[in-house]
Amino acid sequence: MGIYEELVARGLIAQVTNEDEIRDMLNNGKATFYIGFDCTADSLTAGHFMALTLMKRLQMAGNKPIALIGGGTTMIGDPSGRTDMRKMLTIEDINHNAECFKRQMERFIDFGEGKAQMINNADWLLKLNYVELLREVGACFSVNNMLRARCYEQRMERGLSFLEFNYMIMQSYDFYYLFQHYGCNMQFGGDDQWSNMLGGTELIRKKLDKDAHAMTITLLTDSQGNKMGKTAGNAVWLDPNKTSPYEFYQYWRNVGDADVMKCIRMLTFLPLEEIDAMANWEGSQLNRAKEILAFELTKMVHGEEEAKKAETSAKALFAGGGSSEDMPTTELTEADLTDGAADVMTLLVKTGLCPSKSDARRNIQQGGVTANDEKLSDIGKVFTADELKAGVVLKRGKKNFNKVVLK
RNA sequence: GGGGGAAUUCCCGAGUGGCCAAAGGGGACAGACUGUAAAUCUGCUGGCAAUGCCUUCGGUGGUUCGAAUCCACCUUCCCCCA
Repeated sequence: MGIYEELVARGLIAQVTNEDEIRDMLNNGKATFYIGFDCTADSLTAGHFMALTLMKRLQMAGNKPIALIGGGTTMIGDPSGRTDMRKMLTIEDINHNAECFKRQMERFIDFGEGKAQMINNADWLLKLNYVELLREVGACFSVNNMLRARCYEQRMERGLSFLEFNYMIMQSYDFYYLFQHYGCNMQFGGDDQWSNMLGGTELIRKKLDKDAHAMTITLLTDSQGNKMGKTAGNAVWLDPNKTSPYEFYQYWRNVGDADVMKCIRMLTFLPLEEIDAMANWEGSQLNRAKEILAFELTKMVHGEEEAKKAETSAKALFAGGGSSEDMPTTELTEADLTDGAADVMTLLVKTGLCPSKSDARRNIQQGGVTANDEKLSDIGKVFTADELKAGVVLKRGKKNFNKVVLK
């Protein structure tokens, strides 16, 4: 089985420009492909993760990846699939973000000599001359067609600025540029990028009369059709300072039953036979599959050691019993005490378990808070210095906990 | 350039002088049920030294005993005409 067939079997491929040619190129290691990453934040997210794994899979099959950092395109902002205009970022922010991306990517992709490249499109986009570009490239685009593109659809109602309208042209130009200067013959991206990517292949055809290819990756959505990789509207980051390995592990440990196998298939590197063997698991047996998923992904992103820690913490906490050493801990000093003691509500806020005392009160009143596994009902509960020295494990809800220790 | 409309709490959206910390829905959070799942049901959803006080209805001023609500100016967005 070639790599292309494997991608199909994993359900990773959404759309392709020419299946036969792409299959041939990928299976025989003839592809030099790029995936663009716009640096809109200072860390990659779980959403980017799938693109990174795809790069890795194809690299392992002998193809050459180009990670294109969107230092230039981020200046414009991709309107695809968005209802609002993105916040404009400063050059400093973009450069900072690009640096962060770079460091994270190096964990996944081997950028060794001749194996892969990382390029920033700021290198050519920022130098473009407006009139020249209009004549050279602008003439190849039909506004009528662009307006029909699915990626602008949602913006037709709320308004689309001319700035953002040009995003497609910039992305197309990238492909055109990489095709000529880096021998890049293929572009991959999320399925929401399809129209932008076709813009590139069209441009190459019109300007150079050559064929280039595009392929999109299935968007990872849950059974409800929501994009995965977000909790409460916040992204799940790959940066351990923004999303701790434990939180990262928990995110995947908690995916819905209907989504586990899909995630394992699409995101992990487990052999397909192994995955197929799990395919008929059901009910509570799926918990095992979720553990595998969470462990595998955490291992890839944060390393095996962190993955093990996260797993142990999780087991200690949920399977009951002992407190784990890796439990998030808040250290107090005498200065944090009032009259040699501390009350729960203050502690809940200090540990970050609750955003405010009002919220802390609510949680206690609703029976959602335990201290050392005992349910609290008194909002005025006070812990003495001795109790705190021994350590108090506070828990809000089922999944949020923190150990408070007085030094 | 001319004319019309809009901005409300995390989001959508009601409210058009006091009864408004602001309906309803969504989401989030907590509880029950479970398998750290889903569905369902219940509670809850600005803050605090808490039968009260403070901050919040795009911004700044003003009218008024009292303003999310009225007036003026400003900002941003949308629609129609050019």
